[in-house]
Amino acid sequence: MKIGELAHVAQCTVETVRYYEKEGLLPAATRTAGNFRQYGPAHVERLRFIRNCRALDMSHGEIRTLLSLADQPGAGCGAINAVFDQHIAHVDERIQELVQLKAQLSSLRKRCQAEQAVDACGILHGLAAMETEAKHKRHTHLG
Amino acid sequence: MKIGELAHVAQCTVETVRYYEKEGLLPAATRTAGNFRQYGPAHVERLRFIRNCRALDMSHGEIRTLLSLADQPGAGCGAINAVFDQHIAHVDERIQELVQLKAQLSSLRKRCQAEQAVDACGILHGLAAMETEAKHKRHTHLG
DNA sequence: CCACACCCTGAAGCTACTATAGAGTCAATG
DNA sequence: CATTGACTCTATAGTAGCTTCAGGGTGTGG
Ligand SMILES: [Zn+2]
Ligand SMILES: [Zn+2]
Ligand SMILES: [Zn+2]
Ligand SMILES: [Zn+2]
Repeated sequence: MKIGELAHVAQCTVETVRYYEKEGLLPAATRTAGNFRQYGPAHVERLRFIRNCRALDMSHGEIRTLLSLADQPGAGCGAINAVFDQHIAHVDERIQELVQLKAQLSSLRKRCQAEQAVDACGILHGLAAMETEAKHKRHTHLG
Repeated sequence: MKIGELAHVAQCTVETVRYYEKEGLLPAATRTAGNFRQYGPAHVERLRFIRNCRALDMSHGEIRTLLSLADQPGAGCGAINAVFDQHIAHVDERIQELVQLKAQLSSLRKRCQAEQAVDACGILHGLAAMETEAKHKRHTHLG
């Protein structure tokens, strides 16, 4: 199959497929006489795997690790489980951050119940009066 | 004050300050004879405002809008409240997404309770068997 | 033979910074 | 007065995960 069909079955764009090849996530395809990429079932499987991981917001690094672990079928799956657990922790951490953020936002929001002049807007005043704090380093790849 | 001091009081780096100037979030400073940027209290206030907004994960677009609205002190603050509400919605939406994601991840995680051979790892099989779905457009700027 | 759908490469754009390199400024010290 | 060291300047490239574009080539139906 050609790249368009592969992209279609994996629900992504041809540009994404080419990008994954360049990044080394997807092995390079063989080429036809006209220099078109030619894919088989193994590519479909791998690309679908990658897209599924991406749908779970895993990073390319995490996916790369999973793929290379999966390519050693004899080994134990402990490392796989570990990567997975770490990623769950990433999601968890980001949820915590966002919940905190939402609380902060909601409390600010209460400061302006009815529309008024900009000068008097409690939200604006609240934003100006906030304690400016140093950016804390992000431990996860989830923005 | 010079850029280093400004960065210090606003808890960010000098590179970030210069970046904000280039992006038009922070107005250009006057320069000393030696071409150093020279800042006053208005810059401090504005930069702190920007950093506080960023601490709430607002996008530069949102901040730009807030700043330009704040620069019309006579007008009503309805538009400000609206931007704010939209951003709260962004956070909310992302939280929902991540909570769903976590549920999916947890259910996958259950498929491999004890370490075993990679071939048999339920997580790997689960990832391969997932319904590959088209990427849904993100309505928020929160990754 | 031509239109049209598909494919190719390489480079730039997106967000919000961060990190260099290489050079200039300035206050304090010897 | 010369030098050191902390600070500043510009310009450029890198980060993640793509998307978009420009400028071509390939292949099929009429
Ligand atoms: Zn992760
Ligand atoms: Zn208001
Ligand atoms: Zn927002
Ligand atoms: Zn396992």
